[in-house]
Amino acid sequence: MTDETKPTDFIREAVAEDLKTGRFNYVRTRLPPEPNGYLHIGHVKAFMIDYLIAKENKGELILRFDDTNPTKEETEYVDAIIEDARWLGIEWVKITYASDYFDELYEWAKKLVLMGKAYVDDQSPEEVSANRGTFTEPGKNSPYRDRDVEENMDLLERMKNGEFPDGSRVLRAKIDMAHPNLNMRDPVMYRIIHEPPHHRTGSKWKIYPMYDWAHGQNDSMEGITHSLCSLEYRDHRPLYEWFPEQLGVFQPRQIEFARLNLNYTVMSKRKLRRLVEEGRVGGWDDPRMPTLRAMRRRGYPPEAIVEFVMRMGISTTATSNAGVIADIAFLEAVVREQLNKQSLRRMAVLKPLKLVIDNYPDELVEEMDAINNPEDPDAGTRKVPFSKVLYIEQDDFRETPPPKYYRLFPGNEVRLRYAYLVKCTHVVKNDNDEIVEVHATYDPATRGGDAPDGRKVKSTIHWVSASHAKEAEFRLYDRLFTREDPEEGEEGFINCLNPNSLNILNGYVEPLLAQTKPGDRFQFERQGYFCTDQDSTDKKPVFNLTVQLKDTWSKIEKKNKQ
RNA sequence: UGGGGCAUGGUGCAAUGGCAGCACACCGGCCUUUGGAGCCGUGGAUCUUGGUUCGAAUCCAGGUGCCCCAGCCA
Repeated sequence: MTDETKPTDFIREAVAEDLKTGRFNYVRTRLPPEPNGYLHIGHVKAFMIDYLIAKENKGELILRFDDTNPTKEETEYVDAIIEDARWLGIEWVKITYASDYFDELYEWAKKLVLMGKAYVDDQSPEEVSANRGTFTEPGKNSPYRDRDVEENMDLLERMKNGEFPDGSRVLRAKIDMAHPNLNMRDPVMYRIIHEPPHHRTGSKWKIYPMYDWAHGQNDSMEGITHSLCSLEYRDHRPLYEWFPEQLGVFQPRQIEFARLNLNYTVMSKRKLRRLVEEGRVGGWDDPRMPTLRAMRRRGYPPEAIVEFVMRMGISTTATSNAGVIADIAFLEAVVREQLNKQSLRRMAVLKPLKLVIDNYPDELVEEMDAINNPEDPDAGTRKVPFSKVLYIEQDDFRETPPPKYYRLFPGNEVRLRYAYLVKCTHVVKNDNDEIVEVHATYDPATRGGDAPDGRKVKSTIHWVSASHAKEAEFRLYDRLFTREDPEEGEEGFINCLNPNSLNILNGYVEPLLAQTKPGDRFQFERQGYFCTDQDSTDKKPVFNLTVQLKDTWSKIEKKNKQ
């Protein structure tokens, strides 16, 4: 990365400043996912920021699972998160768990109790809530707030030992019940949870730390210098700083930034889960989902996702509850940009229409040379069989052409890519007046696609040889929702599901594609980028549409209709 | 309503007191054996009012709008 393209933003500036002033003499960041769901595109921003800030400063990144609540977390998600993060290319020096520090954290809590800075509160959850006050009214001190240290120590120990039922008591920091920032009104540090067992510590613990207590202290214990998080934690920063101050331990710096979201999709775990559970999509890896596993299956290259997120930039813009909302069109543009450079070109006919070259010899088969990737000469060429009966795309023929239509129609000559110039002579229809065959004649002198007399055609169309082609299934995806902001309203997102978000087509691909394996990516010429799906069989490969090629004709057509 | 945060073309991000720029989208053109890619170009923005200043997107004051916080979630 050159100096000119070196990204700069308020976080990188802050980190550089900290190094310069000596506040820190190294950089260590942490990635703190809670293992309670699959990673989606929104997570990538935080992941990349943490990773790159560390990397750019020759520092370290620690992947630390924030597993402080056994009622929500599962090992299954730990594995999935690691897999997805690796796929993105993120590297860490070690994997840790908040639960690794439960013992030490408990010692620190006792220290706070001994200092008179924390107390066991016997109020019910309802009472705690009622006494917290409101935005405009201060809270009320708990009647148990001034318990003496011995009693607090005893009660805390017994909480830990499981002597009390869930919800009966909590450990709270003693700060200020009248504080204008609600997070400072004696925040809960530990709550009692007997069941279920924790995914790592089993039944050892009956009390579990809250986020505010665990996260910041874990940062401190791990020597994290910069704890980068999303905007909604801004109000927690005073508390984040209060604990280490009291404890006299290493003080990391928290910096907040705006989260990333995409339009035309939903990102909340609960809503995504509903889509899966109600069968609106095929699963968490359905290519229409915004999860990383779905994007992987759809064929998005990880580099493109990373590039997209980086180009979006970092800011503190807070104009929606979802953070910054990126236009899906921008993501697609970046994906196209990557794929254009990398993808092997192939020919595939999604909606077949038979084209018969009447003056082509019945039994002749010619091997045509086709370029694998015009953007990459090293990709070489391949042979594609050509014969008398072909399939072309239904969209590439019109009996009566609209204005500006350059493709095949009676009397018009077009080029069959890498093959010949052909001129349409007539069509054959069935009893329902539907076109079943298009007939044409070819010019034998134009083999390869160029006319010796120098005449030009306005269009080149793709094709496959009917007797050589391989049958294939194509899954065409469109945005999952019809509205830019489907999150609006509780039921709203279900009501604006796009009924055409999946369109399955059966057609043909050139014979070379018989050997494709899941994960292979191609550009099907003039159509889009596709990725071989895991549902493929030897008999019939399945291709997912990653993203369409830009389609100027469809714009013209749309305008024609207006 | 108390506290915290944010306002720059349609969207996202720059400009750190000195000509408001970049990307995507949109529109027009060139080129093309992908109506792809590439290339060229047009239009369009500093929330508002006042102040400081030779000069303000930037600094100050007021206003307006939007986002977050009243979990024993993270």
